[in-house]
Amino acid sequence: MKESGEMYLESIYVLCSEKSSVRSIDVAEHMNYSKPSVSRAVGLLKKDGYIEVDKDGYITLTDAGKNMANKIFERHTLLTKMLVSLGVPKEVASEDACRMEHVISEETFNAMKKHFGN
Amino acid sequence: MKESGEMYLESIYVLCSEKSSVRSIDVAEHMNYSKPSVSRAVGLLKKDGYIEVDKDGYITLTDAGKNMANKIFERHTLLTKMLVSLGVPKEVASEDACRMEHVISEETFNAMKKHFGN
DNA sequence: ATTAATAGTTAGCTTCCGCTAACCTTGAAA
DNA sequence: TTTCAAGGTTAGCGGAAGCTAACTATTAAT
Repeated sequence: MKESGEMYLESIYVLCSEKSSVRSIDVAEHMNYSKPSVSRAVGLLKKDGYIEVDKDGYITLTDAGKNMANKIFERHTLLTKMLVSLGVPKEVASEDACRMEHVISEETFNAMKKHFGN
Repeated sequence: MKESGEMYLESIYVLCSEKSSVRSIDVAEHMNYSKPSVSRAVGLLKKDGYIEVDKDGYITLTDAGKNMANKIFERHTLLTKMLVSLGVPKEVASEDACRMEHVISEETFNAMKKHFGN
């Protein structure tokens, strides 16, 4: 799973928790990407078994997709929390977390959880 | 300055502090990259005014290069320190720091410095 | 003087991941 | 019924950054 794939997956995850149905167009608007970019990415996520797309274009996460998205989102949440608790403004913290979430190891994640997690 | 450029610059910086002279070949060995990859990267860093390369291929950092490299190295050091102080093994901490150092904002860096810096 | 190793460059391939332009379907509105 | 908007796909461009193969140039050894 590449960083860009993780971003798409996370977006789908967030959109799924916000609205009852999610299509490529929603992802495109959410990420501010073009339809073709999303079309390709969605095709890859589907090919790799992270999402399913029905005949009307509605996207759902598979179990693998949920696991992965959850993992990324957890990282995002924890990183944001950590940065905020260090005094970084929420907005900036979230942006930084968004970039950091893809590059930290399991070990670092666990260590952060121990100190800043619930 | 792209992430890959930062990596090359940081390597040059580290090598400069370790040995009296630095050439492309040293960078290639240090980063485990091919000579052509380094050749191109060095050309770009030179074009952008971060390094100078003399007729024998010896590389030196310009003031701009030193500033930039220093900034990145400071981030690396601080991030490693922070992670280690959270209980991450030094080796892993350094690897993670190496990826995080390119994506954190000034604000996050300063906040971390306040809590984990000297 | 010839040979061989070292360092660097050139050409060109590959993958990733954005983009635009243009096209196909489908369903609702005029 | 024709028309048009919405959603999605296809084709193909462009830049970044890695690679190999093969060349050049310089230096050192036989």
